[in-house]
Amino acid sequence: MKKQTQTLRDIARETGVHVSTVSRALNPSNGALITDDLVDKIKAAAERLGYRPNRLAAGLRTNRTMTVGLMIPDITNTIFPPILRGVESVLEPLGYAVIMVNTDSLASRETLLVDVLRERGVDGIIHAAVLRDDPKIIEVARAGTPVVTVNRKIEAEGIPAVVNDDGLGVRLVLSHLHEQGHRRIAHIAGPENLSTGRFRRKSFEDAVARMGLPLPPEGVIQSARFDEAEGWRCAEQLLDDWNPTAILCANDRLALGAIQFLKDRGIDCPRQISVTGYNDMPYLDRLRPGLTTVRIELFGVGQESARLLVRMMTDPEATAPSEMVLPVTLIKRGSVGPPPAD
Amino acid sequence: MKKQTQTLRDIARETGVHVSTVSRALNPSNGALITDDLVDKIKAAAERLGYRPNRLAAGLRTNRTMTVGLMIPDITNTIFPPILRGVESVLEPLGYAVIMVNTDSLASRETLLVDVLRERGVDGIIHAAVLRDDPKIIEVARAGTPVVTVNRKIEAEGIPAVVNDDGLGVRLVLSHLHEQGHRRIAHIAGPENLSTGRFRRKSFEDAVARMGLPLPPEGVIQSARFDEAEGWRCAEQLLDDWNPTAILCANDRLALGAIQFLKDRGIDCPRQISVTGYNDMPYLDRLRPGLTTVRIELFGVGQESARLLVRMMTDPEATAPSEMVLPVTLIKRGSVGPPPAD
DNA sequence: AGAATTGACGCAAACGATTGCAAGACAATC
DNA sequence: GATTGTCTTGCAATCGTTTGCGTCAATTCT
Repeated sequence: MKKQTQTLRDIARETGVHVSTVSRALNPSNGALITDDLVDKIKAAAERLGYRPNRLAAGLRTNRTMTVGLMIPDITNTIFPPILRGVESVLEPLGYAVIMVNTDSLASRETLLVDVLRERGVDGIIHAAVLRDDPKIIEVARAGTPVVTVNRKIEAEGIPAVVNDDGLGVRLVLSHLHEQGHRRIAHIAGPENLSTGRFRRKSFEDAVARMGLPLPPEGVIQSARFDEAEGWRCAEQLLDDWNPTAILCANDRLALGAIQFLKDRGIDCPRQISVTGYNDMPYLDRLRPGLTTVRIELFGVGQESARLLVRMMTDPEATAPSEMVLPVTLIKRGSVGPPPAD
Repeated sequence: MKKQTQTLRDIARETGVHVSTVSRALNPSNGALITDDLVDKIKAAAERLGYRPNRLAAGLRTNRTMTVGLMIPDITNTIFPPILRGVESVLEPLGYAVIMVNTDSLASRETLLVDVLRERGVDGIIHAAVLRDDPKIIEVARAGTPVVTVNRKIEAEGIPAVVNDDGLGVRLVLSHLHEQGHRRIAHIAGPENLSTGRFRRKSFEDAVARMGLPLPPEGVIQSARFDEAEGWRCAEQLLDDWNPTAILCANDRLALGAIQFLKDRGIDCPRQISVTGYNDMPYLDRLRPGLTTVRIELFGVGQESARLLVRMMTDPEATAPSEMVLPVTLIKRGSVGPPPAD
């Protein structure tokens, strides 16, 4: 039976040269000169034996494993798979593999998982987690591991960030609602400990103020999680305390919950109250009413963050842009209409 | 500035013992006896220095990296994230990390990615790819790497499989349609080169025959991909050639496409034609009509396959069950009704 | 033609952990 | 008191690659 895996030594024996020569012949990048026909001979032998380099051994020696870590809150959340594919689409052709971990937005898991990645010697980390304060990742970045964050910026730490233009997204929705005639616009905000929740809320409040719209404290409800149940609960509380004609939700799932609440109460959306989401999850167009929302660049975010990381990994001296913001687009569907005549 | 990473040697120097002693103190599992207070002292030093083992080095020596590979067609497909979480839920507490790769159901990528995984020394592979003939994975399994497949069995190769009971699922749908009074039931089959497509088709044809229902050749349309566009196309072809009262689709996306076609043609579902899906994708209950479908155990499939793999990795001699089939449940929603009186 | 330069390859030391074996300390046995 | 045995720890090889340096032959220069 064939040996489990072939090594450089096997090729060396086969071709009658030293293993270092084989190594150099197979990696022209290290600048060593090996005669062309010897290179051919060695490559042929490698091919014939089915040689596959042992990256553990190489990584041990070089401190580069051609592996990167990707930290996300939860792959089950529909926005993350496209990001992952985007990351993979640039990393894989370059020979990198990615180890993905789900943090569930828990600080404890986050610190744990950072170690899981570092023990495996990842060359860099793409950090798509959304926790506002993440102790460990900053430490890792300081220690020299390339890190790029997506969808959140870590304040004043020099960690590059790839983000969608949330400020613009919120303004687009708001203008759309305003054009339709809405004046009392409420907000169901995302969890306070998540950067997206926080930032969209601030964008909303700023924009509303600038537009001169009324916004009593009851006009913004804080959700505890980005899910439908919370959307339902927040919508209920909102209508108990105020009488908005439109609800701008911090993400699609909250919006779905809110719409469900309206339906359960017999309130027509959009005829009586308009609702908007954020993210443009798949299949939203098939719902009734279709959800007006903001489409964010997911695949693109993944790609850009990976490109940035590659730059940092291959040239540690290069100064990476500290922030990269990607465009968003408003998607108009049925959940927004003019407010009731009243 | 602190050194990048601490090694066994650093702890050894710190505590005045040999590195082998440190290694043994930190891994009680290898059976060596070290005095308790020395162990405490070493552990304290390790803690103090923030020691993290270098799994590359350990893996090089032991041939175990505590890393497993997960091969799936496309994480963007909603059925895979829950599987991944299931896998992770059992693997991560045991100290394993998972490298995930997307094959896009391409044989070429599959062989490529198997190598990506093996170069990194994965201890085992969970193969959730659905290609019917996969040359490379069999070779890998033969070479001694533990492999378990999910959602497909590789015939007569001794590779354990974790599957959902597709036969049962198809029969459940069929009985439901039959009870509602349907007799002319058509099938939009999944791609022929994917095992799920193939198997569900066979299950459908067998069950229909056993129930004594009519099934002309035009009653089964072969799709080329598991997507909405194909569902639309196949539905069109189906209605051109036959006049079924119900369409059983091989998965939800095909069903969504089919329903869309009916809608575009002004044909009412379910009043004129009933449609069923398979998989129970998220948010299907929010559509109009809600899609009657089969719910399969995704998280459970992930868990079971991971458990199986762990058994194989830790005890290579143990004979693993060759097949593990998980239950499915019929989910009744609005897309099925009695056939028109006609 | 002899010296200096270059080119092509071999040698051996790393990288950090694991582990069979040897060795020393100490207690128990005859 | 010498011998045997048990416990604990040290020694050194090993996993597969990479890479600085040395060496030898072939080439070029004076």
